Amino acid sequence: MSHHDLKLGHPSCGDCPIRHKAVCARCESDELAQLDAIKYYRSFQAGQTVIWSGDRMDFVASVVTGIATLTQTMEDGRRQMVGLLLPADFVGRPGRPTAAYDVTATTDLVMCCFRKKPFEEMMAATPHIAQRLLEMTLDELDAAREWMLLLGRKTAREKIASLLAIIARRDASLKASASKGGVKFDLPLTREEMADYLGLTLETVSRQMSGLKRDGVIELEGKRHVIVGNLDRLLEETGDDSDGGALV
Amino acid sequence: MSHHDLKLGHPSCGDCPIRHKAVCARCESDELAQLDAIKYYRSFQAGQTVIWSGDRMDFVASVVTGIATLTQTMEDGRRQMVGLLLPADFVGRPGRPTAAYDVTATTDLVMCCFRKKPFEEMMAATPHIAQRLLEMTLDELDAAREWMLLLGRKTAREKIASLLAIIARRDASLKASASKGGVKFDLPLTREEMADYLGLTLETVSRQMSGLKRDGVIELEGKRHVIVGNLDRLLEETGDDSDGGALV
DNA sequence: ACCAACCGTTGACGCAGGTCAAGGCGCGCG
DNA sequence: CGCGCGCCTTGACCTGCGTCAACGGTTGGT
Repeated sequence: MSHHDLKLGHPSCGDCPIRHKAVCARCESDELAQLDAIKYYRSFQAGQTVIWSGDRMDFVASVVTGIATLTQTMEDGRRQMVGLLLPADFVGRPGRPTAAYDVTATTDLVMCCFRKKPFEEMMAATPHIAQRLLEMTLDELDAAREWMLLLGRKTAREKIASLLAIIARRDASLKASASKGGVKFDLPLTREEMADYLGLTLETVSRQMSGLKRDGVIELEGKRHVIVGNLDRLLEETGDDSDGGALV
Repeated sequence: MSHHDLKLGHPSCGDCPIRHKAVCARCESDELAQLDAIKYYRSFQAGQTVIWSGDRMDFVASVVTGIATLTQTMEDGRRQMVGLLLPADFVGRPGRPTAAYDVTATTDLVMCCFRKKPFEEMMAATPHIAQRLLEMTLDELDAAREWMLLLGRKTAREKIASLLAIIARRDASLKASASKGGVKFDLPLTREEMADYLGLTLETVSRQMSGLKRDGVIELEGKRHVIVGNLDRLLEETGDDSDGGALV
């Protein structure tokens, strides 16, 4: 909890990496200027807690770079991750005074925060923001429901494969790296975080990772770097509909 | 699939039971009139399918009375319920052409449907609708995340208790029936539907119901009627924070 | 009246994944 | 350099829940 929670300056929205994907995606330049007036950047080190569930939260924010997680904890310590926040994702709920989940930086993290009160006022006055937020929330709801299927019905191996597939796909689309079939990436999560995400124990995660490696579905370089030789092979292991990426 | 899918007339919004909770909650009377022009009622029998995942869907809708479910199915038949739709809940996603989930009526069901195209146009022009939909979607997202904790981390007994608690609470608040401690209600779901909701098998559901009964947490009258003598006792079994209903 | 379909319960058994425990690797720090 | 610590792996064992199977009650159709 050392105070490495820097408040940074005021980079302009023009060259913001998430300009066209975040809540502000549809804003016109005058609207951006308004947002600019109520925004500030904060950055966090990997492992730092952004906010605890139940704490007063007087901002909402977009993830600019890095990855954060939303987790819920039961009294006896059982933990379940309920959201993985990637760049452009939105944190916080307009109209709610406190945080509903623990928010933690799993990598170094930069967030673009908006003071809540003025943000709420802007939302009421600026349909572009509310529209975009609705769209993003609907996407998150879909993702949450897909995750419910995973948590409720998939086997440990399918869970791991699904998580790897999600990360692989994101990296593939992001970096346009994959030469049809060969994808490599670094896992942004520890085994324990993976376990919390998947509703497993870290031992089971470790065993299943070893299993997928033994069966040639993935290769490992060190603990974190994953090489997927054949993405289709990995997708088969997820238990999902095999149509994978339609040819559209 | 017999054709008991009646299209009903055009009851007025004025005396609609969900008038103040559904997407239209914030609409002024002129806006209601517009909605009225694009709406139609449909009713379904218990057990009927409203729409299959992947089917073209040219309406969105509110549940007026009855209960519907959203479920996802894997190729091999594993099923997970991902949403329970109660009166006032919204079905369908503006901007998406097909249904993402199977929608099924678990009780007799009446829905207020809006033709999708004009509804989308209205949404763009009527902030009241988009605002309300955002609010409802955020609530659903919260519910989905709570459900993720249940699916990922709770034991079978805790899952059953949580489901009963949700239904008990809803009925208690709805009917203001409970004289501090005594709640009774009919389960709107079969054992199999409960299993699909909770990520269990129907046998496990049955056993845990018997277990809760044996331990005096609930009483059963027939298969479906549940009597909760001591709600706090039930809440203890859910594994959730014990603060239950705060004294505010 | 009978039968079939549906829903629910219960028992016996097996296994996937949790639990407990030991140990390995890499890294920063005294 | 050696030590401790965080992260990961692996093994042995245990158990909660799934699977398979039998059976009872209720309802509706012929």
